[in-house]
Amino acid sequence: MTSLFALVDCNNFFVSCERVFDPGLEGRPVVVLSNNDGCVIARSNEAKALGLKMGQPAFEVQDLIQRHQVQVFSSNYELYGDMSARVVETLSQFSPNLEVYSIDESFLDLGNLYKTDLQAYAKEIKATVKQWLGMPVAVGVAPTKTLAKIANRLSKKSAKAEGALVLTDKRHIEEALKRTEAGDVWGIGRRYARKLQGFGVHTAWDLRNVSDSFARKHLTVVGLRTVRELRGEPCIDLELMLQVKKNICTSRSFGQAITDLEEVGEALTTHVVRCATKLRKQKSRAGAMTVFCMTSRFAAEGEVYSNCRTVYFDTPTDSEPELIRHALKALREIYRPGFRYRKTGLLLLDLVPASSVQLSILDTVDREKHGRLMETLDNLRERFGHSSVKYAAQGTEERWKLRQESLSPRYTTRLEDLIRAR
DNA sequence: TCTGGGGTCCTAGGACCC
DNA sequence: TCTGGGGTCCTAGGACCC
Repeated sequence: MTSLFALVDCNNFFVSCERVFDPGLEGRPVVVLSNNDGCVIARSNEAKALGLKMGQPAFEVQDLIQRHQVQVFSSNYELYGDMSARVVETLSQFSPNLEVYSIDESFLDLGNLYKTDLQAYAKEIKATVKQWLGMPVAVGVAPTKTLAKIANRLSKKSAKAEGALVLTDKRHIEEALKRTEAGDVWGIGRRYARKLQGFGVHTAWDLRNVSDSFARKHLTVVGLRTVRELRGEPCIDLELMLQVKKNICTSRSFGQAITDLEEVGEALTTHVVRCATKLRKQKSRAGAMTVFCMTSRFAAEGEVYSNCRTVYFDTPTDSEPELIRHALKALREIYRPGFRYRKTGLLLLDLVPASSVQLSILDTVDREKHGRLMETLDNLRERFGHSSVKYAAQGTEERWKLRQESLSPRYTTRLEDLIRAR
């Protein structure tokens, strides 16, 4: 074997972030809710044991939460994002080649470390992150990313592995695949799992043994790669560079239903600002924008409405005044009075590098002036916070604001939220 | 009453061209 | 009467991920 990957993922990441700063939560059931305190999106092991499910609506589990005194938190992405960056920094000690796969997972290229004691190395990674940051992680090591995912998963289930499992031995891999359901393989979702069931493919081992043509036919080329990875053939490379996004989306549900066009527009304007900020951060400009607004999907029949409108720009842009103007115009076109809106947002599409924008002779915008304005705003917001400078169109009442009833302090990024010791 | 948000990739099929 | 064949581009929809 020539390749070797480690997948390091943080256990119950959002819950663990809360616990780092409030050790009293150790050993107790804890959950973190999605934006707007809508669904359960992270659970401590104790909360899992109570039967709280991932993605379950919070109101459905109110009783359970009260009865067992489950500690509840609103999402605190400022805290989680910062903790995530610290974990990545710590992990980069262990390999020069690292892919940040998600907020709580990284792949490490262990390239030619076959000669080292991998088990000891995996344990050392785990111990270091725990010691430096108080963050519990699990480590899976294997010759492909897909197998590393499986190793990681099993490391949490096996008492013997204690959160660090190496899968390089052929017989160990076979055993691991036989103990893993096909639907738990990375890249096999609910739909494919059900389809595979119909063909008698139940375990990861069954999936490993299907023919290439079967995989290609029923799971597309993506699934074929997965099957090959299960056999130990690396097909999915490490992505070292932060990928430039091809689309950028910003949307939020409202804390309460909104009926007024003006107010929906205020929320949308705020989303445009956030989205355009992300756009400029990766030095892109957008050639098009889709604006949408909708009621709750769960509203009664006749009260459900959802629509979108796409606008194409003559010249790709990153200018907020321009984007806001187009967004509000599109919103006016799709807004229908009489509905109780729950959500609005936008996608920026057809992104191109800012450096390669072709100027149009029909252009009526003073791009240089807008550019200087955007730079100034970015600097101000960076320094004084995101809402330090606002457009009049964003309004001041913010009745649409998220519900966040149980937000913890931003311990690591706000001076006023620093933890106090006596 | 209350149900998250942000992405990627692939394929099939239609439009269009010569 | 007999109504081609091959290629590209675009989009909507479906699948997946965290």
